[in-house]
Amino acid sequence: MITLHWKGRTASVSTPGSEAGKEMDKRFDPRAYEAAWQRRWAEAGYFVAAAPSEKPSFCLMIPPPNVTGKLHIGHALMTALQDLLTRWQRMRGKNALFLPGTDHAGIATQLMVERQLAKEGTSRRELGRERFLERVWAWKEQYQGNIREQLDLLGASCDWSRERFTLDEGLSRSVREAFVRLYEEGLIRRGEYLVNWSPVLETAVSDLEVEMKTVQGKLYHIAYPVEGSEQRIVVATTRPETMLGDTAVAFHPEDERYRHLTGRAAILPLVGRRIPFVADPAVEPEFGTGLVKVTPFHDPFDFELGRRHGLPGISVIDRRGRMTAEAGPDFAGLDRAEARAKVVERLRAEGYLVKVESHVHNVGHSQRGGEPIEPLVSTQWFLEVSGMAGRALSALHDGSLKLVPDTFDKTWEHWLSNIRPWCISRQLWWGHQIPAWYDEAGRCFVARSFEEAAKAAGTDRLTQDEDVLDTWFSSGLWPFSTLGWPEETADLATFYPTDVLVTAHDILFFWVARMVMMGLHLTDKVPFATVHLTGLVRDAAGEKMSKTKGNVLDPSELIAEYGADALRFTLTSLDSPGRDIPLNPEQIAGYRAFGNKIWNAARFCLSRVGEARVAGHLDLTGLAAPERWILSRLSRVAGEVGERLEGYRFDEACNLLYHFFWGDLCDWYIELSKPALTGEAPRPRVGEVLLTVLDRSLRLLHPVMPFLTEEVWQRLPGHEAIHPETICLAPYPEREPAWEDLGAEGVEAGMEALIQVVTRVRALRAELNLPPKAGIALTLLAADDGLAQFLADQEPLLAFLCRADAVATATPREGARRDLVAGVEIGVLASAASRSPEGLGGAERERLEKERERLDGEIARAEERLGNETFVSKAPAQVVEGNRRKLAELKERREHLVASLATLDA
RNA sequence: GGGAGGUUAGCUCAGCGGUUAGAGCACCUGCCUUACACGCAGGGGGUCGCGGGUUCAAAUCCCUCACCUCCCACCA
Repeated sequence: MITLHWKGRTASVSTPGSEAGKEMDKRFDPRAYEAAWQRRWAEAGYFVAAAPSEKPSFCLMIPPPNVTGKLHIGHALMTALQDLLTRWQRMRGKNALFLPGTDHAGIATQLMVERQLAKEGTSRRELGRERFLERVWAWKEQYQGNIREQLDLLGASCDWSRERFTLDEGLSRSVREAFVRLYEEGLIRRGEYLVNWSPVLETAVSDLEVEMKTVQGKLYHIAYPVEGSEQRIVVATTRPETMLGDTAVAFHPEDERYRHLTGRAAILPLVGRRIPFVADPAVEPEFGTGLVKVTPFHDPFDFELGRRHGLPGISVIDRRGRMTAEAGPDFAGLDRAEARAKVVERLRAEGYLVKVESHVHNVGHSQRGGEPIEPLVSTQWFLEVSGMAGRALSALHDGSLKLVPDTFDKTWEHWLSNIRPWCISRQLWWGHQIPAWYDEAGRCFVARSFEEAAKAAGTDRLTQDEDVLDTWFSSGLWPFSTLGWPEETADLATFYPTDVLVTAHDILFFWVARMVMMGLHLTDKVPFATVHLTGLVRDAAGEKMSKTKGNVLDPSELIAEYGADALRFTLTSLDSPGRDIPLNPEQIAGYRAFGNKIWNAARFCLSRVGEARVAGHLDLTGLAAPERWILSRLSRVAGEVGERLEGYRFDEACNLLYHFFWGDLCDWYIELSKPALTGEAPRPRVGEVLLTVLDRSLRLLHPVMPFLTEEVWQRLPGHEAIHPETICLAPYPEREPAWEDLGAEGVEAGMEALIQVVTRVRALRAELNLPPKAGIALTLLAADDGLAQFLADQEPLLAFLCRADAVATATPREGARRDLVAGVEIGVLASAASRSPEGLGGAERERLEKERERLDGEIARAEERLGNETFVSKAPAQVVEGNRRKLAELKERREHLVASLATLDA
C-alpha cells in the first residue's frame, strides 16, 4: 500500500478518460490526457517523499530557475532528465524526492522590476527600499506561479509539499548561519579592494560575472618627462584617461634600457605630479616600450603591482563611470569615454602624444548588461575559498564526486586550482541582506539576528549593512538549505547527501563548484555523488537561441503542438555526452509519431486480445517461437536500457526503446501475431504475451514518456496486478534471464533468420516489379537441419509475411528468381497470373548486374584477406572463421545471381 | 597565451579496433494490405576533414596540419 498524504487527505483515484478495456479514441491526441494525469498524480500524492523511510532514498534537487520569467528550452531538457531519473528510481522502489523551487536571482530580477518601474515613470530610489521590495515580491509570486505551471506541463514529478525559494524564511536562516560561521572562522572578511564594478548596475560583481571580449582598440604612446633631466620616456596604454590616477611608472628589473631610472621619478603630464619609477618582474619588456604607467586604483595588474611597492592609489573614476574631483577640475564630472577623448586631445596639444596604434585586446564586460566593467576600489565582503577549493578538488580525485561526462574533470581542476577570493557583496536591494550591523562608532557585528548583534554590541542603536549577498551564495547552499540545514531535520537525515545533480555545463563554476565547496565545508559531505552536465540547447542550425535572433523555442508552445512526451523524448534522446543539443521541431514531430505508434499498437492489442490479461510472471511453457522470441528480445532490451540509464546514456536508452517498440514489437511481433489472433494459424496465449510485452514496454518507457504510458497502461486488462493504481509506482522492468533464448540453436537465431528471409523475399518481389497483391510461390532450402525444421514450422507465418500463395521446402524451381541469405536458399516464382508484362525489363537486368559487380568486389576483398597468412595466423579464430563463412555465402549468392540473369535472357 | 571538444549520408547526430559504417528527418518507387498515411514495404545516397604512423585489421589508437565551437587567462 502507498500512503497518500497530499494536503493531508486521501486521494480518490478517478480516471481522466481511461479505464481498462475502454475503447481508445482513434485519434492520438496528447492534449486529451496530459494535463489531466498531472493533476491526478498530484492529487494522489504519488510524488510526496517520506522522511524518515524504510526504503532507500533517492534525491535530486531542481536547479532553481530564476523568478525572472518563463522556463526556456534548456530548463525543459534538465527537467526531462531529472524527472526521468526520479521516475526511474521511484519505479525501482526508492523513496524518491525531486525537490522543486526557485531562485530569487538578485541582479536579474531587480533589473526586471526596475525596468517595469521605469515604464511607469518611477524608479526604485523614488520608491525606497521597502516599497521597492514589496514590488519585487509581487513579481516573484507571479513568475513563480508560471514556473510551477510549466513544470506541471512537462510532467515533472516534483514533491510540491517541499517547494523552496532561496529567499524564503528557512533558506534565509541557512544563509545567515552559513555567513556567520564562515565569518567566525575568518573566511569571510570585509575590506577595501579593487573589484569588478558595473557602472550601469552600480554594484560589484564577481570575477565569473565578467566576460572577456576582444575589442579593436588603440594603444596610445605617451611621453612622460623624467624629473631633473631633459629626457622623456614613453609609456603605452589602452586607457589614457586613467593616467590621471597614475602613481608610478614600472619597468622590468633586468631591462638594461631603464635600469638607470631606478630611484628617480617622472612628471605626470597634464597633472604635474611627481611619480616614482619602480622595477617589477611582472612587467613584460617586450610589450610596447617596456614601460608601464601604474594606476593602482583602476587596473588589476597595477593594483597588485602597487601593493608590492607600497604605492598609493588615486580614484579618478566614480561608481557611475564618471571622473572624480581627484581627476582634476578639467575632467571632473566627465564620462570615462569623454574623459578619454579630452585627455588625448590635451596630450596631443601639449606635445606628449607620441603615437597612436591600432591594437586588439581583451576588455572585461558585464555578463548581465554587456557594458564594460570598470575596475574600482571599494569596500566589499569577500569569501576566502582556497581551502574549500582544495577539498572540492580532492572530492573529484578520491571519487566521492563524479562528473559525467568526465571531460569536465580538467576544467574543474584548472578552475579550482587557480581560484581567488569571491566577492560576495552586491550593492542591490533584492537579496539576502548581509547579517552585519554597525554601531555609531562604526564597529561591525556579524550575527545571526539583530538581537544577537545588539547583545554583542551592547546597544540596539545599530544599522544593518545595506548590501546583499551574491545570489550564488544562497544557491551554493541549495542541496542542504532546502532540507532544513542547519536544523538536523528528518529530511536532511533522509535525503542528504543527494544523489545526482543535473545541470547545464555553463554553470559548472557559478553553481556546481560553489555547492561542492560550501557543502564540504559546512556539512562535511559532497552534496551529490554525481553531476550530469548537459549541453546547451541550440536551434536546428546549431545556433545559440536568442531573442534578438528570433530563434527561441518556447517549451510551452512546443508542448501545445507536440505534447510533453514527444518533447521529453526528443530532448532526452539528444543528450549525448559533452555535446550541445540542436533542437529541430521536425524531430519532435518524429517522436510525436512514435507516440502515435504506441497509441495505435495499444489500440490494436486491446481490440484483439479477447479475455487475455497482463501477466506479472509469465510461464514460457507451451509458447510458440514468435512469443518466445519477443519475450527474449524484451528481456535483453530491459537489461540494456537499465545499463544505459545507470551510465547516464539516456540517448542510447531512448534509441533502444524506440527501435524495440517500433521495430521488434510493431513491425514484426504484432504482424506475426495477426495470423494467430484471427484464428488462421492459432498459437497459444498470444494475447497474454502481447499484453505482457506492452505492459513492460510501457513501464520501460514511462520515465521518458510519463503521460502516454500511464494513459495506455491504465487500459490494459490486468494492469492492477502490477500496481493497483498507477504506472508511476509500478516496478521498473529488468532482465528476465529465463526468457532469453540465445545461441545458434536459440529462438532468437531462428527468428533472426526468418526476418532476414522475409526481408529478402520482399526485396525480390520489389525487384521483380510484382504488384503488392500478386501471389508468389516461395521455396526455401536451409543448409542447416535445425534451421530448416524451424522454417518449416513457420510456413503459415512466412506465407503471411511474404504474401506467398505457397511455401515449400525445396530447391528453387526452374525460372525462379533465386537468392541466398542467412544460409537459406530462396526461390521466388511469380504466379503466372500476376507476372507483370513490363516487369523483367532492362531496369531489372541493370540492378542485377550492379549487384553482381558489388559481390565481385567483396569476394575479391574477402579472398585477399583470407589469402594473407598473417591475417589467418594472427587474427582470432572466430574472425577468420566468420570471414570464411562470409566468402562461401558471397560466392553462392553470386551463383544465384548469375542464374537469375540467365533466366532474364531466356 | 592555456585547456576542452568537434570535423561521419542533403540536414542533425550515433558509432570509437574486427565481416557489407548506422539512426531520425529529408529524398525516390510502390501501397489507404482495416492498429497506425503521425502509416506500410522497398530503394538511392558516405574515398568517416587533410597527411603520416602503429596493427593481420583503423571512422575507431598515435602524431602533424587545417578549419569550427566552447571554457579559462591582470601584456598595460
